[in-house]
Amino acid sequence: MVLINRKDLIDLFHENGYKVTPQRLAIFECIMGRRDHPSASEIHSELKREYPTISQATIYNTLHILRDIGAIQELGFEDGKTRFDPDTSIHVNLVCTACGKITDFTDEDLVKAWIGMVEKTAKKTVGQRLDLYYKCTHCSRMVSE
Amino acid sequence: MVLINRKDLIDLFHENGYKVTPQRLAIFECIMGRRDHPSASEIHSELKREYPTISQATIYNTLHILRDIGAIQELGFEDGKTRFDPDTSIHVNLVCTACGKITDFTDEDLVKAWIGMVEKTAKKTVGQRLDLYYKCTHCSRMVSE
DNA sequence: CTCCTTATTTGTAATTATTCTAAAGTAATA
DNA sequence: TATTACTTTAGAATAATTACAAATAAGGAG
Repeated sequence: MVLINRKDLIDLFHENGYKVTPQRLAIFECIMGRRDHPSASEIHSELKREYPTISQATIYNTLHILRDIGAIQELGFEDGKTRFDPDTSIHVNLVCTACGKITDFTDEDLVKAWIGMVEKTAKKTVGQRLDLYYKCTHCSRMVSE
Repeated sequence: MVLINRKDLIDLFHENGYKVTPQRLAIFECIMGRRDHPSASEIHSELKREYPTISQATIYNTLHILRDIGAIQELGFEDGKTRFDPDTSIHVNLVCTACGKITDFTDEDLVKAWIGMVEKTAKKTVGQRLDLYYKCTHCSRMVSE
């Protein structure tokens, strides 16, 4: 699990020539604070309480910057929504195909095999995404009832 | 590499209570025929030559059915587009982050580690997605020039 | 083979996530 | 503190996907 703290984030912004604004910090801390890989609109809804005038454009702009500087991982889904994960390390996203709940999972053997595979491809990696799709116990119950 | 042939697909449709139509077969064969994980609109454009009146709704409807019966894998991306892979086995999608080109890659050790990881999670898997993001040689050249 | 029922296709409108734009605001530097 | 460029904002524009109702066709019964 690789999670960036506030100070490192501020440094990252400066290193990359971006200014530090309260909105940018709040957006990152929103993603860090919740463990559920929120979408842009979920982040917007949550932050409107603290910043009533925060706009969608700021949310999207900041999310793209955070992705570009490697502070978060962006996960596009088939429902058209994109969700954001503050853990940029090699890990598995356990995704319930019914309710959409996402849980992170790390497995050392898999990480080793992944790194080995990357070496075999001889590619300069800029990121990865490992999803496991399943039905969570709650959603399995729903169907069988 | 798990690729379904035409006869198996027809059986799959019948087993799942779906009718077999020329459009459905053509859409599947379009995805099978090209090796580039096309998007819905790319499939639509290609098939309009053979079926000038084919509608977007049919494309989307069929793609969702193909996904539901396990004939294809659906890959949502951050740019809002969804692309379709006729290989539903455990394999890596090598994705160029600049031009979007996708190449499939299979690594036996990684497959073993993945299966082991799935057992550890004790989840009933319904699918998976393994993406490796990189810049292809062509796009790397573009940047350095 | 023909008819009938029902699923499917079609064309278009509606929806929704994301991007664009230009004016107003603010972080960072001197 | 003043300046300047970057950032935020609000709202319009864009583009992928979905919804809908009428027309069409697959597949089973006779």
